[in-house]
Amino acid sequence: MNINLAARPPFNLHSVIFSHGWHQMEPFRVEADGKLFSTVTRISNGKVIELVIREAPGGVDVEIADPVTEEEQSEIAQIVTWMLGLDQDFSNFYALAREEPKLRSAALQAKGRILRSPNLFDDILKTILTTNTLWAATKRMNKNLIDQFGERLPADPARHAFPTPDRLAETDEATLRSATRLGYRAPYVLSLARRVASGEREIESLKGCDLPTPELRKRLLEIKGVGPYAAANLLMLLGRYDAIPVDSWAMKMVSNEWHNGAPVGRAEVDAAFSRWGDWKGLAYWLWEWNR
DNA sequence: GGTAGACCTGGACGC
DNA sequence: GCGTCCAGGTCTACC
Repeated sequence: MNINLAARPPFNLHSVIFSHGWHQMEPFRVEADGKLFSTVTRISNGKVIELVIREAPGGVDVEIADPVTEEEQSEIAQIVTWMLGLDQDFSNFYALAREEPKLRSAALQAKGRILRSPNLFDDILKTILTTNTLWAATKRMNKNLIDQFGERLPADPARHAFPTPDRLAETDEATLRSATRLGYRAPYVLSLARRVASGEREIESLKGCDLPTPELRKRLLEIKGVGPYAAANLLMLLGRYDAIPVDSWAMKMVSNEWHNGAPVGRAEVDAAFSRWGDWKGLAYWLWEWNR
């Protein structure tokens, strides 16, 4: 079964997939040098499916191995549209970026869309896994989480969907720590999963909400394990580009670019991109740094 | 509001 | 092979 989805032009699947490190995190999988992209997800009726995505004229083709109902097709279309930001409009950003040599390639290659997971829950957990650790450990924790708690893809039991809040809520902290090596992050992950599973906390509606960015940031900061860096990262994933996810790498890059290697802090990183206003997070993200 | 110390893992390094 | 040090954000307690 194939579903064709249109994207707001300009669109480049390769630029979305490689927009950040998420493509290296299971259940995402990239093949054929970025021409083929797939993920495994669990849709609302409980069915676990693989979505194989290819660029097509005007958008993407989504291939699903099994027959799907009209209702399922509609849900899959929504999931893929969200994951790839097919409906996002970057024309204002590109108009500015064309005037900046360090961002010109962003406009030429239709960069700007940032790869998202099917659910915001998944992206919050993955973001927590990126904090205070090395990338290799983040990938390992994510893989452990999926292997231990993700539902299997019936056609290929080696592949799993990202764990649902319900499934994670069933476990306990000690099991989570030992099975996934999450360390001190385990209680944060468990707390969020339990609150979402119980209905105490609703997070998926934040995806399309029209809250002002400061209020949305406040909501994200209420989640244990989400601090300033993680909140800014999540705001980018939510399509809000007026915050910079300042981490140690950002400070190092800004130091090299504008301060001759002298130590800098959050304020200097913000100041470096302040002229980009509502697009400063994206300008930072796509900047071609002096190495 | 700002700061210090603890949290936890795994890689790098020295012995 | 073992022990030690360090990097990486966030939380909590304290001022």
